[in-house]
Amino acid sequence: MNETPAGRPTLETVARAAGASRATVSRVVNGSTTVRPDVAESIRQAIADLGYVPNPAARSLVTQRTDSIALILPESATRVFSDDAFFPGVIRGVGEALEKADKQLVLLLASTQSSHDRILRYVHGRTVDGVVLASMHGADTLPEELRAAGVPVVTSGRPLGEATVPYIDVEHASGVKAAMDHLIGLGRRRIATISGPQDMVAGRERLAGYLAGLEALPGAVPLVEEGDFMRQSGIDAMERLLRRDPGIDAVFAASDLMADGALRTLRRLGRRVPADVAVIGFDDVEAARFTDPPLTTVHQPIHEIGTRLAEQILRLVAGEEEVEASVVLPTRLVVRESA
Amino acid sequence: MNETPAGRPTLETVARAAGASRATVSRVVNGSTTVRPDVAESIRQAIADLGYVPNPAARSLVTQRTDSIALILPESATRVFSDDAFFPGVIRGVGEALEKADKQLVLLLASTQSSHDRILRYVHGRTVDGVVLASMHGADTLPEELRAAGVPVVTSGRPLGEATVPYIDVEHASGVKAAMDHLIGLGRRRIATISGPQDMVAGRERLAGYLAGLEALPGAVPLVEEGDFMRQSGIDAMERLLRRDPGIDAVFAASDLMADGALRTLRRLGRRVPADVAVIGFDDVEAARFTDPPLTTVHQPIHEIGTRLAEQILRLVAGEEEVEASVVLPTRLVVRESA
DNA sequence: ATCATCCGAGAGAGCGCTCTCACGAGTCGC
DNA sequence: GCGACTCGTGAGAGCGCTCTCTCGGATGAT
Repeated sequence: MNETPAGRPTLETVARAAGASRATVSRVVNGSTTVRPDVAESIRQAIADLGYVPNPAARSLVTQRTDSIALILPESATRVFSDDAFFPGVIRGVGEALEKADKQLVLLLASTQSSHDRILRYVHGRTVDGVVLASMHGADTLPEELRAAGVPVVTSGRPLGEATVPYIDVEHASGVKAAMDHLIGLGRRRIATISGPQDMVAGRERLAGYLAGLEALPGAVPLVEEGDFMRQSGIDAMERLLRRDPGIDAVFAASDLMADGALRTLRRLGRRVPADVAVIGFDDVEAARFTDPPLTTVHQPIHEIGTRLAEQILRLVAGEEEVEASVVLPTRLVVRESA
Repeated sequence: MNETPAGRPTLETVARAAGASRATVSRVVNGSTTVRPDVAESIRQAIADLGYVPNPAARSLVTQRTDSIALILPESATRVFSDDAFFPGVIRGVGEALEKADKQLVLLLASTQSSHDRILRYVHGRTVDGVVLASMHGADTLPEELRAAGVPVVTSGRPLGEATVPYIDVEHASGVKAAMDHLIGLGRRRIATISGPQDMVAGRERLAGYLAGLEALPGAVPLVEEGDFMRQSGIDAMERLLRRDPGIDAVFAASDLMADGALRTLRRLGRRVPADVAVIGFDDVEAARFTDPPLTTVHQPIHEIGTRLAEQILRLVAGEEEVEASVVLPTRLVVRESA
């Protein structure tokens, strides 16, 4: 008398079908080697026949693991999400690495400030084993709160102030320095910059790189206008820059998008690039190859940032002790035609 | 003698602290109204004191719900993920709407074809209550397989062939028709198109719109070069088009990125836009406002596509019967300077 | 005062899984 | 040939929650 298994098959169903115990089936499912080959084989057969798939909720309940990792994009990050290619690139990197490790990616887009509590609640519920945080603003208390909650965290970008959680970042300053050296080597002497927001580490460090680079030019005065990494702010900042000093012969923009904006303003105001004004960006997003002229820029390994974030959080989740407090990836200047 | 609660507080812990039973605490947590106000209050107090957060795994185990929705981006979609602004925009829309409903967004990026099985396994495991699928290619068997697995599914974009699952799409053809009419109204007579891939509905329908629009021009012959929606393909297709017919006075590109590529080729070959050649794109991504000249394009409500996808899947998951088999959102022509 | 009614709250089963522990059978040493 | 091991397997507890069922007590009708 075959009992028709009502819904999805469970371990029990498989066990009965294979004439083994639940424990042994579990062993096979989880790849234990202590099961007699022929028994294992018949269990595998039963699993295939019945189309058995383990119930992750039941498993999580006992293992206290969920095999999923949250990627949190705070409001400040979602703002640039659909324009900038940075976060999509990072997400891809994270997703890819997690897929290899057979972990799930839970995306937490904090669209409003009120999401903050929701995120905390969510993480406290231990629905995820760890958190990758795209922390952007210095004032962000989330990393610390998460750490306090006892959840493994790794952030993208060094936090402002003291770093209390491991992070992945890139060599902002040295990359910018290389750009500045390139500009100076080209004979440029009036080098301005369109900086990023100064409440983000990326904004600050790229500005620091600009200032450091300028020191190679005795007597040169810094010429800074701040943007928000997006295109429109580059357009506007370039206008201000030119108004302040029409004799600018080079500009370093802290993002490719702003560099593109600057290119646009320069063209509109009749400046030739790079003949009159050389332009260098930062990021090396896909679009940088298609600006007019193609953008010389500081390349940062966006995809690798993602894979490294995933790698580190996986190690933390696995309980490894020797996880670096920080990983700083190299940047390099990609010379195209704008400088 | 206070027992120090070892790890996270459970329902039991709260129950003891509040002097109630597990069942009653559960009632309060889940907002049942049949609890005496003072009892409910003391339970709420205990919950706050202990920092109790329900364990979702335990809850899922009994409710058979997970309160999370998967967003699957097949390999073909991840390819354009970091360049095109379409998917990031959709993700934002979906994420936002799901957040409002207090559901989680699980992102499944299928980076390789082998991910197919993994996705199926995952969905079979019922780790998610429903699936939003960015189905792109006609050959994609995933929608059908998911439906067969008994999981609620809604796809972004009408599938090629018979639609077996509900979908959200936009009025491709009529939007393109409006673009064509605009071009013709401008007096253009040699109108070419850079089409999208013909194994995608979006590609096909936009081409159909072009062909339909051309009929208003007696004797006009279609002039089509195919691209893949990305920038480089627009650059290349435009070259081919010009080689085939140097007298082209307008071109409709099936994506903004390809339109931008076309703009680039036209500029390089000394054509003025829109004086010599008018250009219209499709999508109205952020970058369209910043091309040179600013791109006239067919706007599609990217963000709304996302929110609608979320809305529909939530209704399906909730077991509603009267869910539309399709929702087709309007498009409209946004006239800027390129045409 | 008696009984039916109703409402708030507790007891307890059970969701599907993992994992410890115990057990029986075979192997080995002396 | 007997105790000491080893090794594969099964029994059973228990993860934290929901939900049904039951029950005690208060209420209202008669």
